[in-house]
Amino acid sequence: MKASQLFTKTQKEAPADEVSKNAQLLIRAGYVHKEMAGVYTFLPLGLKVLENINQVIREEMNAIGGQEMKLTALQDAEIWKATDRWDDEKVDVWFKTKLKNDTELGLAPTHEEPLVRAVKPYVNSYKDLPFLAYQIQTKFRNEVRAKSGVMRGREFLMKDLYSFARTEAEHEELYEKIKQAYFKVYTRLGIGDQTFITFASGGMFSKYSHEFQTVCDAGEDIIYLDRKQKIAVNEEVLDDEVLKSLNIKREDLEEVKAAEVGNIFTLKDKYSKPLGLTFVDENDKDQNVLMGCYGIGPSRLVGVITELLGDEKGLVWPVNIAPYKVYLAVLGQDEAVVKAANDLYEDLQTSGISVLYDDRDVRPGEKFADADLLGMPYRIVVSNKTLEQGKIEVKGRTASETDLITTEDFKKLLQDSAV
RNA sequence: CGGGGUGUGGCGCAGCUGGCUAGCGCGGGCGGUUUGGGACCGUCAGGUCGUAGGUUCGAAUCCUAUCACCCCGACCA
Repeated sequence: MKASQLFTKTQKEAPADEVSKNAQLLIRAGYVHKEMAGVYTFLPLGLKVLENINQVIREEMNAIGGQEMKLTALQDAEIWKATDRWDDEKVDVWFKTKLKNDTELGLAPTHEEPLVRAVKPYVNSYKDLPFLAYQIQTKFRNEVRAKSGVMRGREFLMKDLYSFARTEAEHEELYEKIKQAYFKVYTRLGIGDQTFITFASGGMFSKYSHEFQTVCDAGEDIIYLDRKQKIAVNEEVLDDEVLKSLNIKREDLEEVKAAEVGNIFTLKDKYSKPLGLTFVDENDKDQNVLMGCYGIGPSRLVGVITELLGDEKGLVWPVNIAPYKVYLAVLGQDEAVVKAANDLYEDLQTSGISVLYDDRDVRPGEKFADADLLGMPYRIVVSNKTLEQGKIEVKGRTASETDLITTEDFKKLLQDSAV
């Protein structure tokens, strides 16, 4: 992509009404546009990040046998009444609307009910189980107060996976497998070291659940972390009984702020029972399917990663999710230099390396500032200086020094850094 | 939902206390000088001041209502 063609531009100043670092940087860099409180449009660069995150998640879910589908955003009230989750007293984040004929509809804040109904026709016998189904979908939640930029919105993207098992043992096995897949996701997204499985409240689903919490000052949760055991407890459930059950000691715990980047629940028959999702077992007996649900918020992750990795100069993207691997800046308009840069742009792309090519006729300082703000993992400079040496100048986004190396060496470097 | 704050060109702000031709910076157009860390000079365009009422000869400035946004708290599948 040529920077001269990209319709978004960077801004020096952040909007006054955004306080969170993620919103400030993402808006300044032209990754997102705020539509209204808690509602953000993803612009081309932002969408690339979001899609890259989705792809990582998708690959890990597929790897454990997840089958992707896509449920609807519009919801039929009837199915939610069956589980007593339509009433505003029970679920207070509903956005509700109506058909022309006054039939009530809702915008899905989560998807257990419609999913159960959708899979029901296909689940009859024990032979049809187990399986995992998931989607990456927009969720709508009428939060009383949106905040923290893209980290807590009223409209946001969520990957939600659901497990369907015959027995508790089978459910446990799936649950564990999915938990491991989640760790892989966070590692690939570059926040694995700061992300901890956290014992938490089960909310409306059950007494307890597991959250994945990324240690981050902008987070909304307080967790108590045992770094040695790599396990944490959310303050909302911290008591002696819980500590004992997890075999951790209070004095080993460190209090930290964290952002929830995933939450997994054991549902048992909470939804299958009222909605009649049953199967016939080997002994001809009807049984309720045992479910679990597992969420990750890709749009929130964009914010968390920004909060965690962004610095005073701008965004910093891990190689795996950066919109482009390389920010190529050509300095000056000398014919030979421009030609060398054009050739390099073609060469890198042919080698499968995505490049944002800053071909604009602006001063070097502006290109460097934009390179930092936009946060691509590598910045390459082509100028008279580098041309004389027959090399290219390479700088990692967070590095303080530049290196003069050959194009071939750079390609090798990128290969080695791929996770 | 309780408390606090803010709405003035695309963005950041001044002007409002003590009413009466709406100003600055960034960004944008044009011309020129520049070219390794957001350059400089000149010039031009762009707002009727969130919205609706009211007071007044006269309102961005005062009053009322309303909408939106932000922060703290409560809430959070």
